Amino acid sequence: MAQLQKSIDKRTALLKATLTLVNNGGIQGASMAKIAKIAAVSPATIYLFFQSKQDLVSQLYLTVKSSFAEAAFSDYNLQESVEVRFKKIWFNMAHYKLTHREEASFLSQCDNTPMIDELTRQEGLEFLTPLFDLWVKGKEDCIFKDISPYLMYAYSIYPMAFLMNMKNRGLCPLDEKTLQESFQAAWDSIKV
Amino acid sequence: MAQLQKSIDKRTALLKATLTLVNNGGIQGASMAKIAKIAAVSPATIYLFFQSKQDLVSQLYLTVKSSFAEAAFSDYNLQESVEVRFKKIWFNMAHYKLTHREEASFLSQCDNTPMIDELTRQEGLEFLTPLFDLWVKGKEDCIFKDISPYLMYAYSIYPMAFLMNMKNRGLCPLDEKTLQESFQAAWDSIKV
DNA sequence: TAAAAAAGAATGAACGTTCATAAATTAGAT
DNA sequence: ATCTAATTTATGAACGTTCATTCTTTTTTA
Repeated sequence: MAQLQKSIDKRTALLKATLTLVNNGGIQGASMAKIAKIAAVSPATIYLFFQSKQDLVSQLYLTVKSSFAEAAFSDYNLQESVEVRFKKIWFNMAHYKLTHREEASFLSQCDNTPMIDELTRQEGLEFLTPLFDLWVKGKEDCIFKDISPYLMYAYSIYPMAFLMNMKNRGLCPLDEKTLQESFQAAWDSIKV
Repeated sequence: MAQLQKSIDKRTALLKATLTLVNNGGIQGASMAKIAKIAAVSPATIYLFFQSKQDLVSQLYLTVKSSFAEAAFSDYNLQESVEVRFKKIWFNMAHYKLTHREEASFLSQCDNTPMIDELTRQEGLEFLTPLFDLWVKGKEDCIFKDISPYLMYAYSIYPMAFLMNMKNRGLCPLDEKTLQESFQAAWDSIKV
């Protein structure tokens, strides 16, 4: 079935084109016409794979979020201590954001756009379940403060997005030293 | 000169209309036609006050950022200790964001839009100079970690935006207890 | 009555989406 | 294998809107 493969390739090309375009002009800057041109298909062809622009963006969101989570938990090992597990996840996330600039920036943009509905966003969050479970465990063990997961996320994960943003604008270097300081700040903010 | 006052009122109405519209539909959702309608003027009239939509949004950005900074430093007193000063600023900011939901959400959106250029953004940042000065002083006194202001901001200020976002979506309450925990996390992340 | 301010209608461009057709592929019959 | 008919897949043009902005005319002010 070479035909099936061609379809998959086209779908992938469309997602990739969207990712690229959103990256240099925002979601509104990624018009269906431009997406089609970059993916080398007709605008009409997009609608053979996606119901609408919103569907296209949502599917891309879930795809990218999934790959982000996969990277975050790539070497996840339930045998290890809470501290080690959190540190691994944190640096995996940082590494992903550093090596997948477009994907990271896209996910950031998705946090604010009305293009992605609450349901899809919820679906995306579920990829991070192991992290939330870890926080629960860490609280039980009195390693983490007894605060809501929203606070945990806001202070230990979310700041990475800001730093990435600054780095991409050429305002703040993210070398190894800065990364270590950043992790320390994240850890200090949630550790008991 | 009642005429001058009328002009000022019209300008204010246009800024206010933009703020409202951006709040329920993003910057792209705030079309010049809608802004004009809400401000009860003709679309053409907008261009008597602003060169373009980008100019309108930029001026609104600077206006709001300025009022945010004014609130943040309202009871600022150089005689007080670094700790007290930081705490005051932090809670002032939190209070502003809680009582000026539209303004806070608008500023959040401005962080990511390409509509506001780097120069304007820089201009907006300068309103926060007293905070940056405080950080320098705090570092000299070994109260704060010796890390870049970007890290300081990312971990002690930026998380508020996330929590506001969650609160506005009805996902995370921001009561007094949560606020105190949040400040503690901010403080722990940057204190030496 | 002259000048300034504001209006509404109009402009061309761009948007997401659809439609009627054309190309490509498949399936069946020879 | 080869031809043909049916079916899928893809297309470019076109649709109706909406956009930011401008032009000409009308209203208001001095």
